[in-house]
Amino acid sequence: MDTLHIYNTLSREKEKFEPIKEGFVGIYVCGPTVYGDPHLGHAKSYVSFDVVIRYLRYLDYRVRYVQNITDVGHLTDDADQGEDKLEKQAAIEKLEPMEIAEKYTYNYFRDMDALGVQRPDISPRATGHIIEQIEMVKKLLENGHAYETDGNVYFDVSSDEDYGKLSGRDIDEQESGSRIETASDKRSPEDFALWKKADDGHIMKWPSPWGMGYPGWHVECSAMSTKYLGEHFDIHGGGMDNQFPHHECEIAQSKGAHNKPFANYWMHNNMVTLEGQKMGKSLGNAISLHQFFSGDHELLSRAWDPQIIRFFLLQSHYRSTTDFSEDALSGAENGLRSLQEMVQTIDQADPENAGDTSYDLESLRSSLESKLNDDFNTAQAIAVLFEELKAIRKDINSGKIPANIEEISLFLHDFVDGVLGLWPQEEQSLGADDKTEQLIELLIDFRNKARHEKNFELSDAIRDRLEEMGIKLMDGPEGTDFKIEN
RNA sequence: GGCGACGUGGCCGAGUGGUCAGGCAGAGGUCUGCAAAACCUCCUACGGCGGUUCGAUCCCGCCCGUCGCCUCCA
Repeated sequence: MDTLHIYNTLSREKEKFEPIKEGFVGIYVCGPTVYGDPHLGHAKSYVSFDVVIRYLRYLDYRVRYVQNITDVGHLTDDADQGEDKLEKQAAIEKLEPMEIAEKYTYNYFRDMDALGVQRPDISPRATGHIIEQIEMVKKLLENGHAYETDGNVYFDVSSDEDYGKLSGRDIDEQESGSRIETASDKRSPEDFALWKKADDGHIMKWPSPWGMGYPGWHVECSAMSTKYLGEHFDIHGGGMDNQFPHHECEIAQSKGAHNKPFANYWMHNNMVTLEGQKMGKSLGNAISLHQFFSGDHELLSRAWDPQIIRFFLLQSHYRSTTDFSEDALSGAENGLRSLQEMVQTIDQADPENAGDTSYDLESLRSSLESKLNDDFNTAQAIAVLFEELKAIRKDINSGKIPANIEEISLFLHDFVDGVLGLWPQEEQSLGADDKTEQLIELLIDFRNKARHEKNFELSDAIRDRLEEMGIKLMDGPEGTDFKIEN
């Protein structure tokens, strides 16, 4: 595709992307509820949207990326009588709810940073926007979309004829399913809470026109997206599990409060599964990212570099489920290393020795762009990279460095680093400073001397001992090269 | 029960009405003192049964299986 197309959950089709304001994109993505460490499922979501943001910027859009931090308001079971998740975790850890929020917010960014996920431009906290949420509830009451009963305010779903459109639900049929328990003071079972009255035991509560209470689950995203992106903006994203009811409710609230369309494009990433089961905090089968990075989990045999996780996720499409296994991760690791070695070979090729023939960079560029233009198909873009970079490396290895090697290298920085975030990491991490390198060179010299004297016992011993230390020697026609591995 | 999605070679995973994904693993070969790397070649799959079609993995129907949402969740 020659222009960006995005699969829009609203229409169930890929649509040509046209921003509201030429050259600018406002995007909101549902962020985490900070009462536990982020896990692989969060990684899938935020790595996916990270590439979306990076690619939009690569296309020269000015992007404002807003992703909330939910530090209040989500409940453990039934919306009407549950316990705040943060409060519950606070009780377990014997901390203030806000300590829980801070702790897990830090952990969230720590792990996302490790994955190379660029930070949002704005990370608004729900508790920092209580006033905005109250204002929104007021507007909904004024507009006749909500009603108050004894300190609780509910959204009147029957007042919104589009309710159910995003998730493809028919409200009338929903009722017959009747797994929804009707709270005594709701007019209709599918009405959802905008503001809840807090009982005495509730710690996180605020004064409001309806008495002491706390916001319902969905208002925060409507209030904060409106505040930072406007009443009508371009893209709203999140996990598929939030499609209903969360996003449906957001749409109903925002449209009801402003009498305007809300987000134009709705993007939903699919789930990560573990042995075929959805990985989720509440299911207790989630492996946290920190556990991946440290290897400290009974299902893991070793630690996994964050970049491997990132590459693993980008090898599948964001709208497909990703089934996790260590075998798959291990395959991803080898693939990533091989891709990065190609990138490095190209990046380090000496332009001084370039030949007369140019590589068709425009063709590579347009081919990669066409893959990402097709609803961010990172899996195909990566396949193109493998094929094309292999061809370039082949030329370099056979001494035919393309004349435009510098442009190729610049482009790879833009794309492999800038868009995919998969640039090879610095090798110095092991401490390969100048002295170390000189020592390795010295050993290589001695080893090659031994080889010339056909003393292979000694030369192989040097090679083996170095390999034990993670230093790999490779004999080529131009001499011996070495590589330091973790 | 309602709504939705998926089922691709040893593994992961794109995609398409008629050549080819790609990666990992594996096999053979070139090169090399050996090894590694690199390069070449091979492994040619689309849950089952029908239908549409000159032709279907891709379209339609049914069946089987798996999963998601309908409750907080990325």
